[in-house]
Amino acid sequence: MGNKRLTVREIAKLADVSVATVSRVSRGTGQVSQETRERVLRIIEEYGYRPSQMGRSLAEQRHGMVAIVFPGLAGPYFSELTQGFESQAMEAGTGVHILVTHHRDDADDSVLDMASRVDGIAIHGDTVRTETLRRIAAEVPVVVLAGRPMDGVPAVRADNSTIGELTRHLLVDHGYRRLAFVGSPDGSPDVTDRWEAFQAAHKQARVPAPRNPVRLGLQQSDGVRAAGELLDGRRPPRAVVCANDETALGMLIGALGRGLSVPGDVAITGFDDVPMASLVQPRLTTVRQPIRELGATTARLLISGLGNRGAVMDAVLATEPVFRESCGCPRT
Amino acid sequence: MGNKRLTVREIAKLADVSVATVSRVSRGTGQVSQETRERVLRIIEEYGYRPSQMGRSLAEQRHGMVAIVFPGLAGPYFSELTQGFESQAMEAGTGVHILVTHHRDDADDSVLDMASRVDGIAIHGDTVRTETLRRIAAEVPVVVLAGRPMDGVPAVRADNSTIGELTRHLLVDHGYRRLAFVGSPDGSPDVTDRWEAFQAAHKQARVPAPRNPVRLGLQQSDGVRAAGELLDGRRPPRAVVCANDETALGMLIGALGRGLSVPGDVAITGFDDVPMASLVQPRLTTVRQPIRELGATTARLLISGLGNRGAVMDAVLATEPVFRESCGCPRT
DNA sequence: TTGTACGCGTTATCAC
DNA sequence: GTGATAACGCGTACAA
Repeated sequence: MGNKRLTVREIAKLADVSVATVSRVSRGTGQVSQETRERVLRIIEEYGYRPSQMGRSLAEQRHGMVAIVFPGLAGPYFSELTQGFESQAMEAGTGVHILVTHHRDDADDSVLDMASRVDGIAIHGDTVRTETLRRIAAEVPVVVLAGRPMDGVPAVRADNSTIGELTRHLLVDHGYRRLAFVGSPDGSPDVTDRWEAFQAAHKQARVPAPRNPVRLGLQQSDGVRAAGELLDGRRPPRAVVCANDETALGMLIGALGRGLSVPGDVAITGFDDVPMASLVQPRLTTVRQPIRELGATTARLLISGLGNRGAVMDAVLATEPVFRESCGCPRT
Repeated sequence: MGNKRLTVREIAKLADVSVATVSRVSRGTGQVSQETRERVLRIIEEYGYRPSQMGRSLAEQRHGMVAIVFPGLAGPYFSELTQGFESQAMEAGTGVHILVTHHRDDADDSVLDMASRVDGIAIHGDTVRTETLRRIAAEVPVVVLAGRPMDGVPAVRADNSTIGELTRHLLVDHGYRRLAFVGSPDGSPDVTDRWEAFQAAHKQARVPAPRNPVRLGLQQSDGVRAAGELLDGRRPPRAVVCANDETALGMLIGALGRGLSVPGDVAITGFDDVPMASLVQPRLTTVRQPIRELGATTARLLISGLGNRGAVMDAVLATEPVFRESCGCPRT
């Protein structure tokens, strides 16, 4: 194992042909006689020759590879997003490089390094600073995923305003007062949008909104922690609007674990409509977001945009509220 | 944006020096006069020059990049694993390429393609077929992560036998009969080991083990489904040993959602000890696995082993049972 | 200290 | 149908 790989030249010598012919055979391009082709193919097979990617990309001036940058990858959200992205990349014969920043300090360097290894980069939310985004965009095509377009960098995102409908539903249809919002607006553009839609809905319903959101992460464990913060206080909220389903699920688990009734004592809503949302008891009222399609659209935009610039600059995908029982609606 | 990037030659011309000097400056290697260095540095800065990775790796005969291959990335497990892996890779100045197969048919091709883009590959469980693993190992150094060593390919894994202790605890200490196991042994080596340890513990306690495991995936939603299969039947199990925490959590949610008492009606155990395990009510009895260390060890072995072969062949990391309340133990 | 020239592995353009 | 040979961008002996 670990044998040094053979090069075109060596294969050419072994098959007694020129490197050009080996290349033609291995790429299946150009004209090669039946006999020669078979001979070369046999040698290639025998020695397990595979053209070096670095040699190839140097010659072709492309990597056949795009990258997608995430802040982290816990939860089903990123998994779905990746699958949507990869499905389209694959269709275009392009590889996908996943880069996770984990909110590290040197994340920007990693992303800049990526820029010289791929033909295009999709960057999620605000994983990198604006300044870095600009520098990267100067080197390779970039698409912002789940964030706002900027300086000629196109974006693909979901319509977050629908969480306003959910909020209105809680305030008006159910008549709840004292709502809480769980999520850090400074953490991601998506959460910023959702927090703003939450506030806007309050304004429209002429109900005072809470001054601050419960600033926590987007994982289930954060939802459980939020339950601790909100439900153990002396004036617990009547309903909790969570920035995503994971925190809503954590919140639900925390509430039930305290012996509270959901939605009787506290109503809970989420965002995403992940599989678990319809599997828990009570089922989760949420906003359905086409996560997979979000990834797919991003990949298409990125890959097609590699050549022609100035197409779509801001693709906003539609979302829809899904009313189940965790908000207080009867089971249908 | 999208400006074609400058090459060493162009920078050299602009700074009025040779390409060698530019290279020396940008790499910080060799001897360059203070004055020249500053001049070149200024030009590099001004034009935002960054050496092309493909040119560099072609010249250096290395990529400065290793890959880690996963079957999927839902749940906190892969997130932790990745962070451990990346922390070590980073320390060695190596980039990390994450490849997710999603159990696709053409996954093996993707992995083979990776082989010519990186200096080494860590492959999780059995994401690829044995035959493919062999071919890859013939091209680049490979380490199996959470699987068995094979044909000179080293492995890093956790001690799965501890789930036997947990099973014994349920059978002997608590005296439970009719246990069920949730997880697909054919899905991954880890689950195979755990299923076998589960069976072995039964044998040792002279209690008949169930003939078959509940063959489902490793996500929370699978746990909820397992709850449906097991708890709605006419002879529900007294205790359920789940292959990981995610399914155990799903199981717990499913049980509680049915109005059952845990551990009163049914005891539940997991594997991993993820953060949620100690946050739910009742807290989850499980096996603690050093996930992050698993990733870190793999990276170290892979990167150090790039040069010297024949070091560690099978690193088995210790695990420990964590008894909480979901198995029936009193809260301590 | 600096510059020239070659090699890395591949593809593509010409001649033949 | 096939073979030389020139790119591609960089690092680095070797020469100056």
